[in-house]
Amino acid sequence: MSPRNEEQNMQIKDERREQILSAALKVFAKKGFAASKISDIVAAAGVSHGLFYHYFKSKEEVFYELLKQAITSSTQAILMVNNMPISPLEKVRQTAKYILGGIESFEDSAYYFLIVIHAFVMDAPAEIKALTENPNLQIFSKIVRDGQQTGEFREGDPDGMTMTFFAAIQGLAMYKLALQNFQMPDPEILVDMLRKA
Amino acid sequence: MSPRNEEQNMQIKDERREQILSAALKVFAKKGFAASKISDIVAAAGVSHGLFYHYFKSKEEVFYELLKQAITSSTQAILMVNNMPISPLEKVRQTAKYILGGIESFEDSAYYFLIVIHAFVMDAPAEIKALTENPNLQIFSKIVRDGQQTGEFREGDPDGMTMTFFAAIQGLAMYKLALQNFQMPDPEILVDMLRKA
DNA sequence: TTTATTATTGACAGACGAGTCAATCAACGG
DNA sequence: CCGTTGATTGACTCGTCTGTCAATAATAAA
Repeated sequence: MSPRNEEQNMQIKDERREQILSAALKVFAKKGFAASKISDIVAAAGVSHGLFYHYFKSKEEVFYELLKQAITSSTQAILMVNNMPISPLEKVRQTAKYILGGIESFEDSAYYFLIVIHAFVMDAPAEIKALTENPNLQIFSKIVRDGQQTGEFREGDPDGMTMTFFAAIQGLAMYKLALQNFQMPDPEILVDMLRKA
Repeated sequence: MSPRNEEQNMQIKDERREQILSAALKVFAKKGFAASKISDIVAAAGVSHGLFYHYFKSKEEVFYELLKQAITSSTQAILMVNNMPISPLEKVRQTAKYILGGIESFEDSAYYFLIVIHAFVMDAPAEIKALTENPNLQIFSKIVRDGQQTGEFREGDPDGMTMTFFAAIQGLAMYKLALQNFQMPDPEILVDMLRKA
């Protein structure tokens, strides 16, 4: 009855989707949403123009999808660090090392940070802006409060401190992808933003 | 001979140019270069489509112009602080207070920072990238080295520390314009990135 | 080998936006 | 009040990009 069995079709579908998403991640990160053409993405993915629309409804849908991936993957990373049996200071240190290391080695995380940046500066509908208000910040904010209680961290608004921490990381990710030969700084600099003097 | 005298024409010319540039600054900051339409800019400026091209050669030219303004104005600010007869630590503190204050109060500086961000993530020709490698960083890097010699600042690569400092500021400017009700943090957080523990 | 089903292609339509240009308006010197 | 000059306008052109669609290729079951 069926020419290819369902399982095989699923596998092809997943592969192609992944192929297109991976190419789109790099293109969007480099050029931003508006400047990225479908032709750029399909060329990078090595598929035809029509196939893009076979797997995705629109350019927007792909961007949303990548943005969601960016949020969830970074949330998982934070959760992992947060569940370690270590002090708040050490949690922050591990977070900084982990993220900066990922960006330094040009893993996908570097591109994901750029996607988030583009989403931020995109004049997007509220739907997208809502995605950027991820739970990471709340988890991290809690870590900061804990660190303030143990006396490891400086006084001040935990949310503001959290935002500044991630602002620095996003800025560094931007530099990394924009400037060739940019070397990521010592993660300890970020730790010291929060540490008590 | 001349219907309007030269002086008056010059004045009108300057006014219109300024009007268009000011509108373009906000539009570019909010939407980025590619997503900004001429119709957005002229609507914000309250002039006609044709007049835009009477005063500027292209959309690109306006963006370049704004980017150059962003660089020169920030360079002047840094130079001003650098010439004060104060310690390196205090120079950094003044810089942080000055910049964060400007962004907080939604002066043009906030929008200029966004322009620089867009230039960074724009996949622009080398010509533009070159503009973003401004002398600010060298001046600030010198301040950091001085502070390391006096023992006020932590050890480490001065350039990396400088980049991280400005990365944080650019990230914060991004948050400020993207998120309503975002309040800028205490500038002292930025100072502590550099200060010796 | 045939057939059914789905992946895959590229030509096409429709929309939209940058930049042009001929026409109009405004203002001042004469 | 007239004429000249330059500011100002908006309709138009032309290229490009997104999304559609009918046709083709591939593959595994029958």
